[in-house]
Amino acid sequence: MDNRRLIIDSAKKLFWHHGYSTTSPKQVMADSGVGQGSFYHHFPTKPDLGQEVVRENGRDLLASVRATMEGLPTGRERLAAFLTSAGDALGGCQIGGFAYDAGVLAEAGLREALGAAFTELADLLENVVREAQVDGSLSPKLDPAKTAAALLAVVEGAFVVARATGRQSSADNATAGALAMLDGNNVRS
Amino acid sequence: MDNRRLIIDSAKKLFWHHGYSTTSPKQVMADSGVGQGSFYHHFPTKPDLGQEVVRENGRDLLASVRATMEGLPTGRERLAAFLTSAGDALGGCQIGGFAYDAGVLAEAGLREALGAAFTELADLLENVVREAQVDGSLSPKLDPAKTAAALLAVVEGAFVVARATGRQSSADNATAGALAMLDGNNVRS
DNA sequence: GTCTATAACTTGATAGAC
DNA sequence: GTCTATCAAGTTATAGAC
Repeated sequence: MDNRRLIIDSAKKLFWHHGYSTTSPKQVMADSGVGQGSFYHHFPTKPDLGQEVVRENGRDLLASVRATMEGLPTGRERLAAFLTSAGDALGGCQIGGFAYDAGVLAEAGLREALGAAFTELADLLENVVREAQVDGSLSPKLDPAKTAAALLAVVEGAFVVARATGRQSSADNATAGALAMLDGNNVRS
Repeated sequence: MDNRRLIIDSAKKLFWHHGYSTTSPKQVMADSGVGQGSFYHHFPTKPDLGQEVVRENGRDLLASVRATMEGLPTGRERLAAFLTSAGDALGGCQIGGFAYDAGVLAEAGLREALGAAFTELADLLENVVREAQVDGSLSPKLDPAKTAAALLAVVEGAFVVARATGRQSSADNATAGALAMLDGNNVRS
């Protein structure tokens, strides 16, 4: 099981920085130090590896968002923490990078894993929006699902624009702008 | 010059739906009906073609955004039109798809063209935000650059999420949510 | 589980004739 | 400008021994 872990860890890193379709099994072998025979024993095809990586990335992302929000008293503060945590945008989102990859969308299992990761994250945010409306830190007039979708899109889009312009400030501006728009709907304002 | 145009038109379509790195010159030749000799005469390398496509897509996108906004009386309505026009999200953004492609970012000229396209779009939106604040349709408290960056990110992120989930509604929710957040900052509300 | 050898195919061109 | 032939390297595996 050790080599299997080494393969997944290398793949997570390489798929993240270099893309799924543009990373070959051979590159994963070289980075992980695992031989070809072992590689294909653990992952008979490349999509098998991709699916495992997307699933782990989804779990990691959800856990890190939860950790970022933990202990904050109001829903609005938890949403603000999510926006702010977008942080290191130039590397890109661990799952967002898969969405524009044709090689990912062509594989049913891979596509499904990706969709599930996004859906879970959107559901989590929607719950936090509802909590914010209950605790009075956010206007009850906002639709929870739509607001959550907008916040998720801002963060994903911030990664896209930052990569395209090569400037981290593009992402920081986007999340700061979204937070200001959200605060315009804060019942305390 | 005719074959050159056929090549560019095919490449625009294929890069859009299938990605830059995952589309080969051979596929462009097959789709356009242009032979190999002619292809490499017009575009000695693949990045040469990519750069031309990104530049044209940037111009097309800017023109279509301007057209969408044209004639609308207030800045806020022009911003709303931009958000709503995100429309057919499943195909993805014509330039957003290039941002996560490692093969694009590795080529200096291609990267520069992509950054320029996003910067021009952000600048256009920033001007509209200022106009909205002048005509009184948007709160003067919002930072124009950050608000414009947020709106651009919402639209780009909406494409990402819609592709990942396979559901157009993911994108529609995001843009609708953003519009509601923006309206919370409308001085008339 | 891991190794080395092999293979069929694709990629991104280049060469030289017309 | 366009054509056909060719090519070295890389991709995604499979085969069979240890």
